[in-house]
Amino acid sequence: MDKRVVKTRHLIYQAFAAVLKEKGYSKMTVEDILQASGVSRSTFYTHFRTKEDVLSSISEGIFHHVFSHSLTVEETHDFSKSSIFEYSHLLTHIFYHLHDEKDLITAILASSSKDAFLHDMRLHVMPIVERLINDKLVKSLDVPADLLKNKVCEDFVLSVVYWFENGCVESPERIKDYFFSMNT
Amino acid sequence: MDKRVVKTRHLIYQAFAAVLKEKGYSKMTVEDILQASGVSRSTFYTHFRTKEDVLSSISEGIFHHVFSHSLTVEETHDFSKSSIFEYSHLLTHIFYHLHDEKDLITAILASSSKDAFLHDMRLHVMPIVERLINDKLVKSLDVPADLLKNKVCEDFVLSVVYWFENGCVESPERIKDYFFSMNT
DNA sequence: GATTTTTCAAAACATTTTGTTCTATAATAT
DNA sequence: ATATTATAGAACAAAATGTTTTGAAAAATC
Repeated sequence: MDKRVVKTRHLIYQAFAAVLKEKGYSKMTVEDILQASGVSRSTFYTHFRTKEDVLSSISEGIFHHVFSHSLTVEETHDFSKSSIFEYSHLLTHIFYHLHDEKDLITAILASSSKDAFLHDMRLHVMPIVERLINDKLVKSLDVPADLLKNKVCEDFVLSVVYWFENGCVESPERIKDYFFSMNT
Repeated sequence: MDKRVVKTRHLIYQAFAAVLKEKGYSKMTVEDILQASGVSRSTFYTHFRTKEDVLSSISEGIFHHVFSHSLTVEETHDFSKSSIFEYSHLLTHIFYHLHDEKDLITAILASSSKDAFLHDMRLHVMPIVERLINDKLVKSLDVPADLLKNKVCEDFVLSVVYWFENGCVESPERIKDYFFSMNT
Protein backbone atom coordinates (compact mmCIF):
# COMPACT_ATOMS: atom_id res chain seq x y z
CA MET A 1 0.00 0.00 0.00
CA ASP A 2 1.06 3.58 -0.71
CA LYS A 3 3.21 4.99 2.08
CA ARG A 4 1.10 8.15 2.17
CA VAL A 5 -2.05 6.15 2.77
CA VAL A 6 -0.45 4.27 5.65
CA LYS A 7 0.75 7.51 7.18
CA THR A 8 -2.59 9.29 6.82
CA ARG A 9 -4.56 6.43 8.30
CA HIS A 10 -2.12 6.18 11.18
CA LEU A 11 -2.47 9.90 11.87
CA ILE A 12 -6.24 9.50 11.96
CA TYR A 13 -6.04 6.50 14.28
CA GLN A 14 -3.78 8.40 16.66
CA ALA A 15 -6.05 11.43 16.57
CA PHE A 16 -9.09 9.24 17.23
CA ALA A 17 -7.45 7.80 20.34
CA ALA A 18 -6.41 11.24 21.55
CA VAL A 19 -9.85 12.79 21.10
CA LEU A 20 -11.44 9.71 22.65
CA LYS A 21 -9.50 10.25 25.86
CA GLU A 22 -10.03 14.00 25.81
CA LYS A 23 -13.73 14.39 25.14
CA GLY A 24 -15.19 10.92 24.69
CA TYR A 25 -16.78 9.23 21.73
CA SER A 26 -20.30 10.61 21.57
CA LYS A 27 -19.13 14.22 21.54
CA MET A 28 -16.34 13.55 19.08
CA THR A 29 -16.85 15.06 15.62
CA VAL A 30 -15.06 14.54 12.34
CA GLU A 31 -13.84 18.12 12.77
CA ASP A 32 -12.12 17.11 16.02
CA ILE A 33 -10.31 14.31 14.24
CA LEU A 34 -9.20 16.69 11.48
CA GLN A 35 -7.83 19.17 14.02
CA ALA A 36 -6.01 16.54 16.05
CA SER A 37 -4.58 14.72 13.05
CA GLY A 38 -3.73 17.62 10.78
CA VAL A 39 -5.34 15.66 7.97
CA SER A 40 -7.51 17.70 5.62
CA ARG A 41 -11.24 17.34 5.36
CA SER A 42 -11.20 16.03 1.81
CA THR A 43 -8.55 13.48 2.65
CA PHE A 44 -10.46 12.18 5.64
CA TYR A 45 -13.50 11.51 3.52
CA THR A 46 -11.50 9.60 0.94
CA HIS A 47 -10.60 7.14 3.69
CA PHE A 48 -13.59 7.06 6.03
CA ARG A 49 -17.25 7.94 5.87
CA THR A 50 -17.79 8.60 9.60
CA LYS A 51 -16.11 8.37 12.98
CA GLU A 52 -17.90 5.05 13.42
CA ASP A 53 -16.02 3.92 10.36
CA VAL A 54 -12.74 4.89 12.01
CA LEU A 55 -13.59 2.96 15.15
CA SER A 56 -14.56 -0.06 13.10
CA SER A 57 -11.23 0.08 11.31
CA ILE A 58 -9.33 0.39 14.58
CA SER A 59 -11.26 -2.53 16.09
CA GLU A 60 -10.50 -4.64 13.05
CA GLY A 61 -6.81 -3.82 13.45
CA ILE A 62 -6.79 -4.82 17.09
CA PHE A 63 -8.72 -8.05 16.59
CA HIS A 64 -6.75 -9.06 13.55
CA HIS A 65 -3.66 -8.80 15.69
CA VAL A 66 -5.24 -10.54 18.66
CA PHE A 67 -6.88 -13.41 16.85
CA SER A 68 -4.46 -13.95 13.98
CA HIS A 69 -2.79 -16.77 15.86
CA SER A 70 -6.04 -18.61 16.35
CA LEU A 71 -6.20 -19.08 12.59
CA THR A 72 -2.88 -20.87 12.68
CA VAL A 73 -4.22 -23.14 15.36
CA GLU A 74 -7.29 -23.72 13.27
CA GLU A 75 -5.31 -24.76 10.24
CA THR A 76 -3.22 -27.24 12.14
CA HIS A 77 -6.13 -28.24 14.30
CA ASP A 78 -6.12 -31.97 14.92
CA PHE A 79 -9.58 -32.95 16.07
CA SER A 80 -8.35 -36.21 17.48
CA LYS A 81 -6.13 -34.27 19.84
CA SER A 82 -8.35 -31.32 20.75
CA SER A 83 -8.20 -30.81 24.46
CA ILE A 84 -8.96 -28.36 27.16
CA PHE A 85 -5.22 -27.72 27.43
CA GLU A 86 -4.90 -26.73 23.81
CA TYR A 87 -7.75 -24.22 24.09
CA SER A 88 -6.52 -23.05 27.44
CA HIS A 89 -3.25 -22.14 25.81
CA LEU A 90 -4.97 -20.45 22.87
CA LEU A 91 -7.19 -18.33 25.09
CA THR A 92 -4.33 -17.31 27.35
CA HIS A 93 -2.45 -16.28 24.23
CA ILE A 94 -5.38 -14.15 23.11
CA PHE A 95 -5.61 -12.45 26.49
CA TYR A 96 -1.90 -11.64 26.31
CA HIS A 97 -2.41 -9.99 22.93
CA LEU A 98 -5.37 -8.00 24.21
CA HIS A 99 -3.17 -6.77 26.99
CA ASP A 100 -0.73 -5.41 24.39
CA GLU A 101 -3.36 -2.83 23.51
CA LYS A 102 -4.18 -2.04 27.11
CA ASP A 103 -4.34 1.76 26.85
CA LEU A 104 -6.41 1.94 23.72
CA ILE A 105 -8.84 -0.80 24.74
CA THR A 106 -9.24 0.73 28.19
CA ALA A 107 -10.14 4.07 26.62
CA ILE A 108 -12.60 2.46 24.24
CA LEU A 109 -14.29 0.44 26.99
CA ALA A 110 -14.71 3.61 29.05
CA SER A 111 -16.47 5.38 26.18
CA SER A 112 -19.74 5.07 24.34
CA SER A 113 -17.87 3.28 21.58
CA LYS A 114 -17.75 0.31 23.95
CA ASP A 115 -20.78 -1.46 22.49
CA ALA A 116 -19.61 -1.27 18.89
CA PHE A 117 -16.20 -2.52 19.96
CA LEU A 118 -17.65 -5.45 21.87
CA HIS A 119 -19.84 -6.28 18.90
CA ASP A 120 -16.71 -6.67 16.78
CA MET A 121 -15.10 -8.70 19.55
CA ARG A 122 -18.01 -11.16 19.53
CA LEU A 123 -17.68 -11.62 15.79
CA HIS A 124 -14.05 -12.58 16.18
CA VAL A 125 -14.51 -14.81 19.21
CA MET A 126 -17.46 -16.70 17.80
CA PRO A 127 -15.46 -19.10 15.57
CA ILE A 128 -13.41 -20.16 18.58
CA VAL A 129 -16.55 -20.60 20.65
CA GLU A 130 -18.03 -22.81 17.95
CA ARG A 131 -14.96 -25.02 18.01
CA LEU A 132 -15.10 -25.22 21.81
CA ILE A 133 -18.69 -26.36 21.62
CA ASN A 134 -18.11 -28.80 18.78
CA ASP A 135 -15.22 -30.35 20.65
CA LYS A 136 -17.44 -30.58 23.73
CA LEU A 137 -15.01 -28.63 25.84
CA VAL A 138 -17.68 -26.45 27.40
CA LYS A 139 -20.49 -27.75 29.54
CA SER A 140 -23.56 -28.44 27.42
CA LEU A 141 -26.79 -26.94 28.72
CA ASP A 142 -30.46 -27.58 28.17
CA VAL A 143 -30.86 -24.48 25.99
CA PRO A 144 -31.04 -23.90 22.21
CA ALA A 145 -27.74 -24.13 20.35
CA ASP A 146 -27.78 -20.45 19.34
CA LEU A 147 -28.35 -19.35 22.89
CA LEU A 148 -25.51 -21.53 24.13
CA LYS A 149 -23.14 -20.06 21.54
CA ASN A 150 -24.07 -16.53 22.54
CA LYS A 151 -23.72 -17.35 26.22
CA VAL A 152 -20.21 -18.79 25.87
CA CYS A 153 -19.24 -15.87 23.64
CA GLU A 154 -20.60 -13.42 26.18
CA ASP A 155 -18.71 -15.12 29.00
CA PHE A 156 -15.53 -14.39 27.08
CA VAL A 157 -16.53 -10.76 26.56
CA LEU A 158 -17.55 -10.34 30.20
CA SER A 159 -14.22 -11.72 31.34
CA VAL A 160 -12.34 -9.24 29.17
CA VAL A 161 -14.48 -6.30 30.22
CA TYR A 162 -14.12 -7.20 33.88
CA TRP A 163 -10.36 -7.46 33.41
CA PHE A 164 -9.91 -4.08 31.72
CA GLU A 165 -12.41 -2.21 33.86
CA ASN A 166 -10.38 -3.26 36.89
CA GLY A 167 -7.10 -2.01 35.49
CA CYS A 168 -5.81 -5.33 34.12
CA VAL A 169 -4.37 -6.16 37.53
CA GLU A 170 -4.84 -9.88 37.10
CA SER A 171 -2.81 -12.16 34.84
CA PRO A 172 -4.01 -13.39 31.47
CA GLU A 173 -3.92 -16.92 32.89
CA ARG A 174 -6.29 -15.87 35.64
CA ILE A 175 -8.76 -14.41 33.16
CA LYS A 176 -8.59 -17.63 31.19
CA ASP A 177 -9.47 -19.50 34.41
CA TYR A 178 -12.46 -17.23 34.96
CA PHE A 179 -13.70 -17.97 31.50
CA PHE A 180 -13.44 -21.71 31.99
CA SER A 181 -15.01 -21.47 35.45
CA MET A 182 -18.10 -20.13 33.77
CA ASN A 183 -18.16 -22.94 31.25
CA THR A 184 -17.24 -26.20 32.95
CA MET B 1 -49.74 16.10 34.90
CA ASP B 2 -51.14 18.42 32.23
CA LYS B 3 -53.17 16.55 29.63
CA ARG B 4 -51.32 18.34 26.84
CA VAL B 5 -47.97 17.07 28.12
CA VAL B 6 -49.20 13.51 28.24
CA LYS B 7 -50.56 13.81 24.72
CA THR B 8 -47.41 15.37 23.29
CA ARG B 9 -45.11 12.82 24.83
CA HIS B 10 -47.31 10.02 23.59
CA LEU B 11 -47.25 11.44 20.06
CA ILE B 12 -43.47 11.55 20.21
CA TYR B 13 -43.22 7.98 21.49
CA GLN B 14 -45.49 6.75 18.71
CA ALA B 15 -43.50 8.68 16.12
CA PHE B 16 -40.25 7.30 17.47
CA ALA B 17 -41.52 3.74 17.07
CA ALA B 18 -42.80 4.46 13.56
CA VAL B 19 -39.55 6.03 12.37
CA LEU B 20 -37.57 3.26 14.05
CA LYS B 21 -39.32 0.64 11.93
CA GLU B 22 -39.16 2.77 8.79
CA LYS B 23 -35.55 3.92 8.67
CA GLY B 24 -33.81 2.59 11.77
CA TYR B 25 -32.29 4.36 14.72
CA SER B 26 -28.92 5.60 13.55
CA LYS B 27 -30.40 7.43 10.56
CA MET B 28 -33.30 8.83 12.57
CA THR B 29 -33.16 12.58 13.15
CA VAL B 30 -35.14 14.85 15.43
CA GLU B 31 -36.63 16.28 12.24
CA ASP B 32 -38.04 12.83 11.38
CA ILE B 33 -39.71 12.63 14.77
CA LEU B 34 -41.22 16.09 14.30
CA GLN B 35 -42.62 15.14 10.90
CA ALA B 36 -44.05 11.83 12.09
CA SER B 37 -45.52 13.22 15.30
CA GLY B 38 -46.78 16.59 14.09
CA VAL B 39 -45.21 18.09 17.20
CA SER B 40 -43.43 21.40 16.68
CA ARG B 41 -39.72 21.82 16.97
CA SER B 42 -39.89 24.10 19.98
CA THR B 43 -42.22 21.74 21.80
CA PHE B 44 -39.99 18.74 21.20
CA TYR B 45 -37.05 20.50 22.77
CA THR B 46 -39.03 21.44 25.86
CA HIS B 47 -39.48 17.70 26.50
CA PHE B 48 -36.34 16.03 25.15
CA ARG B 49 -32.82 17.03 24.31
CA THR B 50 -32.06 14.31 21.74
CA LYS B 51 -33.49 11.17 20.19
CA GLU B 52 -31.36 9.23 22.68
CA ASP B 53 -33.34 11.00 25.36
CA VAL B 54 -36.57 9.77 23.80
CA LEU B 55 -35.31 6.21 23.69
CA SER B 56 -34.20 6.42 27.29
CA SER B 57 -37.63 7.63 28.29
CA ILE B 58 -39.33 4.84 26.36
CA SER B 59 -37.04 2.25 27.91
CA GLU B 60 -37.78 3.59 31.35
CA GLY B 61 -41.49 3.28 30.64
CA ILE B 62 -41.17 -0.31 29.51
CA PHE B 63 -38.98 -1.39 32.39
CA HIS B 64 -41.01 0.41 34.98
CA HIS B 65 -43.98 -1.59 33.78
CA VAL B 66 -42.06 -4.85 33.53
CA PHE B 67 -40.24 -4.68 36.84
CA SER B 68 -42.74 -2.82 38.97
CA HIS B 69 -44.02 -6.08 40.42
CA SER B 70 -40.58 -7.15 41.50
CA LEU B 71 -40.58 -4.24 43.92
CA THR B 72 -43.68 -5.61 45.58
CA VAL B 73 -41.99 -8.94 45.91
CA GLU B 74 -38.98 -7.21 47.35
CA GLU B 75 -41.00 -5.45 50.00
CA THR B 76 -42.73 -8.60 51.12
CA HIS B 77 -39.59 -10.63 50.67
CA ASP B 78 -39.18 -13.12 53.46
CA PHE B 79 -35.58 -14.25 53.45
CA SER B 80 -36.40 -17.31 55.52
CA LYS B 81 -38.66 -18.47 52.73
CA SER B 82 -36.71 -17.42 49.66
CA SER B 83 -36.71 -20.28 47.25
CA ILE B 84 -36.07 -21.15 43.66
CA PHE B 85 -39.83 -21.41 43.19
CA GLU B 86 -40.42 -17.89 44.33
CA TYR B 87 -37.84 -16.48 41.92
CA SER B 88 -38.99 -18.79 39.19
CA HIS B 89 -42.41 -17.26 39.49
CA LEU B 90 -41.05 -13.73 39.58
CA LEU B 91 -38.93 -14.21 36.47
CA THR B 92 -41.76 -15.86 34.57
CA HIS B 93 -43.90 -12.90 35.49
CA ILE B 94 -41.27 -10.50 34.15
CA PHE B 95 -41.03 -12.41 30.88
CA TYR B 96 -44.80 -12.20 30.51
CA HIS B 97 -44.65 -8.44 30.94
CA LEU B 98 -41.85 -8.12 28.41
CA HIS B 99 -43.99 -10.04 25.98
CA ASP B 100 -46.71 -7.40 26.37
CA GLU B 101 -44.40 -4.99 24.56
CA LYS B 102 -43.43 -7.49 21.90
CA ASP B 103 -43.69 -5.24 18.85
CA LEU B 104 -41.82 -2.30 20.29
CA ILE B 105 -39.08 -4.36 21.90
CA THR B 106 -38.63 -6.40 18.73
CA ALA B 107 -38.17 -3.20 16.73
CA ILE B 108 -35.70 -1.82 19.25
CA LEU B 109 -33.66 -5.02 19.36
CA ALA B 110 -33.44 -5.01 15.56
CA SER B 111 -32.03 -1.48 15.55
CA SER B 112 -28.85 0.23 16.64
CA SER B 113 -30.72 1.40 19.73
CA LYS B 114 -30.39 -2.18 20.94
CA ASP B 115 -27.29 -1.58 23.05
CA ALA B 116 -28.68 1.42 24.91
CA PHE B 117 -31.88 -0.50 25.56
CA LEU B 118 -30.03 -3.53 26.89
CA HIS B 119 -27.95 -1.25 29.08
CA ASP B 120 -31.15 -0.01 30.72
CA MET B 121 -32.38 -3.57 31.01
CA ARG B 122 -29.26 -4.58 32.92
CA LEU B 123 -29.75 -1.73 35.37
CA HIS B 124 -33.24 -2.95 36.15
CA VAL B 125 -32.36 -6.65 36.35
CA MET B 126 -29.33 -6.17 38.53
CA PRO B 127 -31.20 -5.80 41.86
CA ILE B 128 -32.95 -9.10 41.24
CA VAL B 129 -29.66 -10.74 40.31
CA GLU B 130 -28.12 -9.52 43.53
CA ARG B 131 -30.94 -11.06 45.52
CA LEU B 132 -30.58 -14.34 43.62
CA ILE B 133 -26.90 -14.43 44.48
CA ASN B 134 -27.39 -13.41 48.11
CA ASP B 135 -30.01 -16.10 48.53
CA LYS B 136 -27.60 -18.58 46.93
CA LEU B 137 -30.11 -19.54 44.28
CA VAL B 138 -27.58 -19.42 41.46
CA LYS B 139 -24.54 -21.61 41.24
CA SER B 140 -21.53 -19.92 42.79
CA LEU B 141 -18.39 -19.86 40.66
CA ASP B 142 -14.73 -19.37 41.30
CA VAL B 143 -14.74 -15.84 39.87
CA PRO B 144 -14.83 -12.35 41.41
CA ALA B 145 -18.19 -11.24 42.79
CA ASP B 146 -18.59 -8.42 40.26
CA LEU B 147 -17.95 -10.75 37.37
CA LEU B 148 -20.47 -13.25 38.69
CA LYS B 149 -23.12 -10.55 38.99
CA ASN B 150 -22.50 -9.39 35.45
CA LYS B 151 -22.56 -12.94 34.16
CA VAL B 152 -25.93 -13.77 35.75
CA CYS B 153 -27.30 -10.44 34.57
CA GLU B 154 -26.05 -11.12 31.07
CA ASP B 155 -27.61 -14.59 31.05
CA PHE B 156 -30.94 -12.90 31.66
CA VAL B 157 -30.34 -10.42 28.85
CA LEU B 158 -29.16 -13.13 26.47
CA SER B 159 -32.27 -15.19 27.19
CA VAL B 160 -34.52 -12.24 26.39
CA VAL B 161 -32.62 -11.32 23.23
CA TYR B 162 -32.68 -14.91 22.02
CA TRP B 163 -36.42 -15.04 22.70
CA PHE B 164 -37.30 -11.86 20.81
CA GLU B 165 -34.88 -12.38 17.95
CA ASN B 166 -36.60 -15.69 17.30
CA GLY B 167 -40.07 -14.19 17.19
CA CYS B 168 -41.11 -14.97 20.78
CA VAL B 169 -42.26 -18.42 19.68
CA GLU B 170 -41.42 -20.00 23.03
CA SER B 171 -43.36 -19.53 26.27
CA PRO B 172 -42.22 -17.23 29.07
CA GLU B 173 -41.89 -20.33 31.25
CA ARG B 174 -39.49 -21.85 28.76
CA ILE B 175 -37.31 -18.72 28.74
CA LYS B 176 -37.28 -18.81 32.52
CA ASP B 177 -36.04 -22.41 32.29
CA TYR B 178 -33.26 -21.37 29.92
CA PHE B 179 -32.15 -18.73 32.37
CA PHE B 180 -32.00 -21.17 35.25
CA SER B 181 -30.27 -23.78 33.09
CA MET B 182 -27.43 -21.34 32.69
CA ASN B 183 -27.24 -20.72 36.42
CA THR B 184 -27.74 -23.98 38.29
C1' DG C 1 16.01 9.20 -13.41
C1' DA C 2 12.11 10.49 -16.11
C1' DT C 3 7.18 9.97 -16.38
C1' DT C 4 2.94 8.56 -14.91
C1' DT C 5 -0.19 7.94 -11.27
C1' DT C 6 -1.94 8.70 -6.88
C1' DT C 7 -2.51 11.18 -2.71
C1' DC C 8 -2.91 15.22 -0.26
C1' DA C 9 -4.03 20.11 1.35
C1' DA C 10 -6.69 23.99 0.97
C1' DA C 11 -10.56 26.45 0.18
C1' DA C 12 -14.95 27.17 -1.18
C1' DC C 13 -19.37 25.74 -0.95
C1' DA C 14 -24.06 23.31 -0.42
C1' DT C 15 -26.72 20.82 2.62
C1' DT C 16 -28.33 18.94 6.72
C1' DT C 17 -29.10 18.91 11.41
C1' DT C 18 -29.25 20.86 15.61
C1' DG C 19 -30.73 23.94 19.08
C1' DT C 20 -32.72 28.63 20.51
C1' DT C 21 -35.88 32.43 20.77
C1' DC C 22 -39.99 34.88 19.98
C1' DT C 23 -45.06 35.68 19.79
C1' DA C 24 -49.84 34.59 19.38
C1' DT C 25 -53.11 31.18 20.46
C1' DA C 26 -55.38 27.60 22.76
C1' DA C 27 -55.89 24.38 26.40
C1' DT C 28 -55.77 23.50 31.20
C1' DA C 29 -55.79 24.22 36.05
C1' DT C 30 -57.34 26.85 39.94
C1' DA D 1 -63.65 33.79 35.25
C1' DT D 2 -58.88 34.28 35.56
C1' DA D 3 -54.24 33.02 35.70
C1' DT D 4 -51.10 29.76 34.18
C1' DT D 5 -48.96 26.78 31.09
C1' DA D 6 -48.20 24.30 26.72
C1' DT D 7 -48.04 24.47 21.98
C1' DA D 8 -47.41 25.89 17.02
C1' DG D 9 -45.06 28.37 13.89
C1' DA D 10 -41.61 30.95 12.15
C1' DA D 11 -37.35 32.85 12.07
C1' DC D 12 -32.85 32.32 13.06
C1' DA D 13 -27.97 31.07 14.60
C1' DA D 14 -24.67 27.74 14.89
C1' DA D 15 -22.57 23.45 14.16
C1' DA D 16 -21.56 19.56 11.56
C1' DT D 17 -21.58 16.97 7.46
C1' DG D 18 -20.31 15.97 2.93
C1' DT D 19 -18.72 17.38 -1.95
C1' DT D 20 -16.01 19.52 -5.42
C1' DT D 21 -12.09 21.69 -7.53
C1' DT D 22 -7.27 22.78 -8.18
C1' DG D 23 -2.41 22.62 -7.82
C1' DA D 24 1.47 20.68 -5.58
C1' DA D 25 3.99 16.88 -3.64
C1' DA D 26 4.98 12.17 -3.11
C1' DA D 27 5.25 7.58 -4.55
C1' DA D 28 5.08 3.95 -7.83
C1' DT D 29 6.36 2.40 -12.29
C1' DC D 30 8.99 1.89 -16.16
